[in-house]
Amino acid sequence: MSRVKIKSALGQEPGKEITVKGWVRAFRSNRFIALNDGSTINNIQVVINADQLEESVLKNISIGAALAITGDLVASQGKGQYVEVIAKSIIVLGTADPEEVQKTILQPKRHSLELLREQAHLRFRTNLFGAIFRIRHAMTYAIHNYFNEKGFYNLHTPIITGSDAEGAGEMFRVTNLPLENIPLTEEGKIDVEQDFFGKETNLTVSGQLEAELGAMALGQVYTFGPTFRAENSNTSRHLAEFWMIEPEVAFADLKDDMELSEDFMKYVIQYALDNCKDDLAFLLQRETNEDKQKPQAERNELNLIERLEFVVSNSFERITYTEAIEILQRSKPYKKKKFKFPVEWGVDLASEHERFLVEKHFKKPVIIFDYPKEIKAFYMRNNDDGKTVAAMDVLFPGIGEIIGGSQREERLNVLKEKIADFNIEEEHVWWYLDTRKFGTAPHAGFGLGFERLIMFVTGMSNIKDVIPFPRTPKNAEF
RNA sequence: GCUUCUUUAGCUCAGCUGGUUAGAGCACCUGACUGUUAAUCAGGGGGUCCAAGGUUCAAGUCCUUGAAGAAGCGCCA
Repeated sequence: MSRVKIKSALGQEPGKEITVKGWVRAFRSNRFIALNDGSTINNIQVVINADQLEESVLKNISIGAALAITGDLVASQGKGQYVEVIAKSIIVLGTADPEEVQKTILQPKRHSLELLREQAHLRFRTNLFGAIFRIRHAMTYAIHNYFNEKGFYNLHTPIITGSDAEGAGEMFRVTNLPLENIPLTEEGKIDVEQDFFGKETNLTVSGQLEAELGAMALGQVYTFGPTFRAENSNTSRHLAEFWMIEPEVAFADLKDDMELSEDFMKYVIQYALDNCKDDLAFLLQRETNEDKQKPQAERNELNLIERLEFVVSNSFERITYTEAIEILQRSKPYKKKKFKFPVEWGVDLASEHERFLVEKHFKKPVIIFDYPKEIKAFYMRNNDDGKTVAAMDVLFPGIGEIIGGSQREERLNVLKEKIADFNIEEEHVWWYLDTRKFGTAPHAGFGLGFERLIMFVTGMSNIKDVIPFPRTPKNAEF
């Protein structure tokens, strides 16, 4: 008999014989097995008659074991569930020694997120991480769906890149030179000509420059792939390896870019609300329980579902960088000298300033645009005021910067000046400049940190808990 | 990279101004249990007190250095 997934079995009317396969989550009273197969957060209850089972089988029904069970789906006599399976046959596919299980996070009790991270290979078996990674999948699907519906093409930009011009951060060097005997030139520098690619190569920090090349022919493209930063960042919002979504649109300006980012975010969050109800309900309950332990001031004003619905149903606030500075300078914390970092035109906004604007002042997602050109990247389009560039950041409550984007500088002469100002050699970006030589046109795009989106949707507060195997400084286990 | 905090049983933690054999709850093991769902009841086992060095008659406890983890900051997505 072929296997029925538990998600499907739980939705069926009682009356027929089925086979389910999964892992034991609980075994109570020598009679009730809670079985989970990952198809849903919900377990199916299997009722057994211990007298009719062989001793060896009964002995091996323990938490963590994998079972195949055939039996009749019936209406449950107990309270917690609508249907249950009365087992006729039980096959133990894989045992799990309780003494060993006890040393792992499979033991049935509450575990700290830190311990779960140390056993990331097993944390999928928990309700929490099952929910998170089902939602992560749903969001991946929603993103491809959104762009496909809007006529974007998914573009696979290289992971190993010879481009070092983006300036988005420290990069991981890619080489197959012998590390114990690195060939040097006469000047004593690394002889990159002997390396695999004959030049210096790194893991990509962004697919944007390549995405622009695609957009300038295909019209609308997006990337969705792994991205690497060798920054020694020790925070709950940074990873050395993360996934980024980067749409790039020809014939679009900054306003179009902001509209795209808002429409996109609302679509994918609505998708989660519509398609991840069980998992979100679990995460909501978890957050509510956690909040009860906290002092009033640290509790969430809106609960998880309310926050998601709030984003979907309210427009994002849009202010210029200049307006943001003015608001901050008129604010109470500024006047009481509560800010650690200076607030004046020309300086980059610190986390404390962004949090004030998003969480205290506007209490909704905020898009800040038209930043001073000195604090932004070379490819961003100069505004006519001579001081700012057409850049925008989307800030989310509890997360901070979730999207960074801009209209790109499409004027060849201006771009060449900017490249010179940033001390980038033209020969390194000759291919990028070519798009400005042959049929240049206004275009814009943004980068979204996928894990930061998942943090917002799940309510998790550490980015290491929304990616299966986090890569961070001093940690590349699994 | 910086600041603060943490590291004691499988897990979460307690362990006072240094003092005899280091404790609790949960988990685990053994037994009981045919309507449980954080199952329950009785009994039992379980420790390199993160590492190295130091102070002291005596260190889980004090000092120094290091490692790992967390929160916050910087860099960003």
